[in-house]
Formats: sequence, structure tokens, C-alpha cells
Amino acid sequence: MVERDSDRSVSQTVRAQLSLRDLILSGDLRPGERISELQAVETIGASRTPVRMALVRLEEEGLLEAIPSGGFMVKAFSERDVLDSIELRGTVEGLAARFAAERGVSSRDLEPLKGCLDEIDGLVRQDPISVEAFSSYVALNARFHALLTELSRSPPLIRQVDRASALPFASPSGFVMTQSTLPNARHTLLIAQDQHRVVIDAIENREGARAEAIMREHARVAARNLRVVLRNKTHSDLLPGLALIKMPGD
Amino acid sequence: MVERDSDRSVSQTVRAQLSLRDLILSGDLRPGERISELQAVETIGASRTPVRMALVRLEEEGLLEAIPSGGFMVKAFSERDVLDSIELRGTVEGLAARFAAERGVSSRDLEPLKGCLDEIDGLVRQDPISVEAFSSYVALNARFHALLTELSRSPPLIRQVDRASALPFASPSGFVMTQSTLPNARHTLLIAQDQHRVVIDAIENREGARAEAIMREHARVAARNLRVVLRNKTHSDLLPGLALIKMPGD
DNA sequence: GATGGCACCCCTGTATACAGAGAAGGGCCG
DNA sequence: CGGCCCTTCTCTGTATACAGGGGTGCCATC
Repeated sequence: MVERDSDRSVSQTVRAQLSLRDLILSGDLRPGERISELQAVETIGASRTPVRMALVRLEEEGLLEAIPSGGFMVKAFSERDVLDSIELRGTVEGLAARFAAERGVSSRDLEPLKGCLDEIDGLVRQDPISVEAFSSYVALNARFHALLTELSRSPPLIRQVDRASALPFASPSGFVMTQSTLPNARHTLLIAQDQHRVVIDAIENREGARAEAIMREHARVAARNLRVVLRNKTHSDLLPGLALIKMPGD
Repeated sequence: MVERDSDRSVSQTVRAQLSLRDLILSGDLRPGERISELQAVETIGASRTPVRMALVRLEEEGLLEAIPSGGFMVKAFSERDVLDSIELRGTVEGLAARFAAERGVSSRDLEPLKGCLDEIDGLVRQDPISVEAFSSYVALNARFHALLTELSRSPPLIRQVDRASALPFASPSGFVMTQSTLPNARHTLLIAQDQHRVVIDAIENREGARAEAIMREHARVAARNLRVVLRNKTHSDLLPGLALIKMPGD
């Protein structure tokens, strides 16, 4: 899974960023822990310069926090922080959907979206849904959300949606895998998929307010899932980054 | 104004970031232009390492764009981009106001906000408003918006509002100075100030939807001002970053 | 005269060396 | 025996050297 030795195709900086992100999200680096550059250098196999670049980028990404006296530490998130991040993502996605609706989109632009929806339909038709189907759903769902955001045709907005989705537990597909073993998993997916269809319908009919409201509510499905996951901490391996969420008891 | 030689109190990286930002916003570096590291090193007086760090941060900030073949260029913004950035800022500020209203704030938390409002009242009382008063307004307005955002008590949201306000023409106080010479300047300020009062009222009464709507509308005052400024390009020196906005004719 | 290829130069990405600051541990003094 | 200070070590921030790649300009050929 993880490319150990040098992918010469990509820069050392990108490799370092990817490796460090993995290290953080997998929980190998604990929240609050100061990240030792030298240790990271040794682990990753690049020199200090690209590692430092990667650290800066991860700070901007929100996974790291600068320490006043120098260096970086892994950021910790409260449950409230995560819920707010999800709400925020839903809000900016809602704005994107409203822009798309208000400005109008061609049926040609909607084609790939509808293709996504049909593929997802094919997945949720099976009952129960296989683990492989959940994996496919994650990919398709991410694609749908990306395409939907692009319908806004607003580079600044697309940029901010991407930023808001960068945190894994705030991303649209963050909680899909965690619910794969839950009893009402299929039910949740059917509801989410219905919301997908409704937002496309709203955009087609240029109903901006409706499209916006749906996307907000859509994000709240993820919020519900978060609560479930945090209550019974099984399957925490299915959500990278769960280790960053500090519980009240900690 | 610009600290030429080494402020040893702050790091070279921060100095480089500040200097580069000034260079970009003042228009010394033109949009689309590739930024030469060596030239920047010479201008700023730091070595390449902190300059490169600053470039990465400015890219994340949204002022620069990475060139696929390496290096960075100054980003160009269309009028639509700027309007969308303003709308986006209003939307996330609206979310912050809604959070504040829904979660409730103590009267103690509101005190500094109301202090701000009273000070602004003192400024807009004069007619016509002096240039110095406009400058004071800019500072007070920025403080009000910052305090308001903090009322949400949501670090992730505060972070995103800051990011959305980073672009100077998207910031809450971006267009205040440009309108200082316009005939209906005082009128605009009175309206903006009324919106300030209304949003505080909404938050006090825990009217989340109202607080959110007001902040969105409040941002659109800036959108109106943008159009005015772009139509008659006088006073472009009053808005740093105006050089980054490419007009259709360019 | 135009176009394609080659060579050169600059410029970025990477590695590493160095200096200063902060933290920790031990020793000394109260 | 405890607390404070000093020393030392490590780690970050900065500077610089080096190598690889891309772009440009010139020359040769068609």
C-alpha cells in the first residue's frame, strides 16, 4: 500500500507530505506530540528540506499546529470540532450547489453526475451490501461531491470546499466505511443517495435555496455517523484520523 | 512603513512572507508573472530557504499559484472570483453568527462587541467623515468581525473565516477605504453599522437564521463597493491587491 | 527563409553544514 | 533534602552548495 522507497516520479516534498499524513492519520504520531524533524527524516528517507516543506503544508492543511518555541505538533480535535468541521463543509458545499442552481448548468455538465448516481444505484441495489461495494461507494461518492462542487464554476469556492474536506473526518466519504458493518448501513446509504438525486433535481430546476439546504442536511448524515462511531469505538481502523479526536475522558 | 533591514525579533520566514505579500499586493509583481526566487532573495535580504517557506505559505494563502514545471506565479482573479470570495466570506461569517446565536453567548462576551459598535457610532456621527475616521473605522470594523467570529467558539470555523478573509479584497474591511471619497460613503457606513447592530440583536435573541442571513447580506455591501471601484478605477491605491484583478479587456 | 534540433544557461529542488536557542539534567548551595 | 542555577546537548531555523531539468536562443539544414 505504502510505497516505501523512492517514487522518482513525484517530488520528495510530495512523498514526505503523503508519508507524514499517513503517519499522523494512522495514529503513529499522537496528538499533542512534537514532531521531531530528524526522526521524520529517518522514517521517510528524504532530507530535512522537503520534510520541512511538507510540515508547513500539513500545518496549512490543518493536521499540524505550530509550536511557539518552534516546530510542529499533531493537532487534537474535540468532538465538537469535528461536528463543526462537518457542518462547515456542508455549508460551503451548499453554497456551491446554490451557485450551480442560480447560474444554471448545461445538461452536458450534469451527465457525469448522473452517471455517478446510476453507478451508486447499482451498488445499493444489493442487500446486504458487500464490503467491496462500500469501497466502490466511497470512490463514487467522492467523485460525485467533487463534480457537484465544480458545477459552481467558481475556483475560489472549489478551493475552499477542498480545504474544508481535507480533514478526513470532515470529508464527504469519511464515515462511509465506518458504517459498513452497522445494521442500518444500507438504509443510511439509500437516504444519502436520495439526497444526491434531490440536489441534482434542485439544480436542474434552478432552485438555489433548495439545493443549498439539501447539501447542508446531507452533511449532517456524516455528523450522525460520527456520533455512532464515537459511542461504540469499534471499527476505528476504518476511519483514518480517528486517533486525532480526543474524548472528554482523555 | 516597510522595515527595510532585519527585524531580529521575528523570523526571516515571517519577514519574507510579509515582504512578498506587500510586493504582490502593491502590484510590483504582476499577475501571471513567475516569481524568481533569486530576485526575491535579493530584494528581501533573506536566504533562499525562508523565501521558499514564505512562497509555500503564500500559495496556501491563495495569492500564489504553483507552476507545474516548478516555482510559483502571482495568481490573477476575475471580477467573478472576487465576488464569489466575498460571498464565501459572508457565508462562513454567517455560519459563525448562527453558531453564536444557537449556542448562546453571555452578556460578558458581548461587551467588547458593543464597545466596538459605540466607537463606530462616534465615528459615523460626523458628517462628512474625515479620512482619519475612515482609517479608524477600518480597524474597528476588523475588530468587530474578528470578535463576532470568535463568538462561535469554534476553532475550525474561526480558522476558515480567517482563511476566507485573507485575500484583501475579500476581507470585511477591504473596501472601506476605497469608498472614503465617494459621495454616499457615509450612507454606506450607516447601513453597515446598522447591520452590525442587528446581528448582535439576533444573537442575543438566539435567532440563528436571522443572524446568518444578516451576515450574508452584510458581505454583499462589499460586493456592491467592488463593482463601484472597478467601474471607475480611481482610488485603486486605496485597495491593496486591486492589481491582481484582471478585467475582461486585459 | 523557416523550422527543427542541439547546446547552453539559469533556475528550481534537494542535501547538508552551521549557529543559536530552548529544554533537561545534574550539581551546588541554602 | 529541596530548590535554583548553570552547563550541556539536541533540535530548529538559516545559509549555501550541488545536481538535474526545463526553457531559450542559435545554428544548421531543408
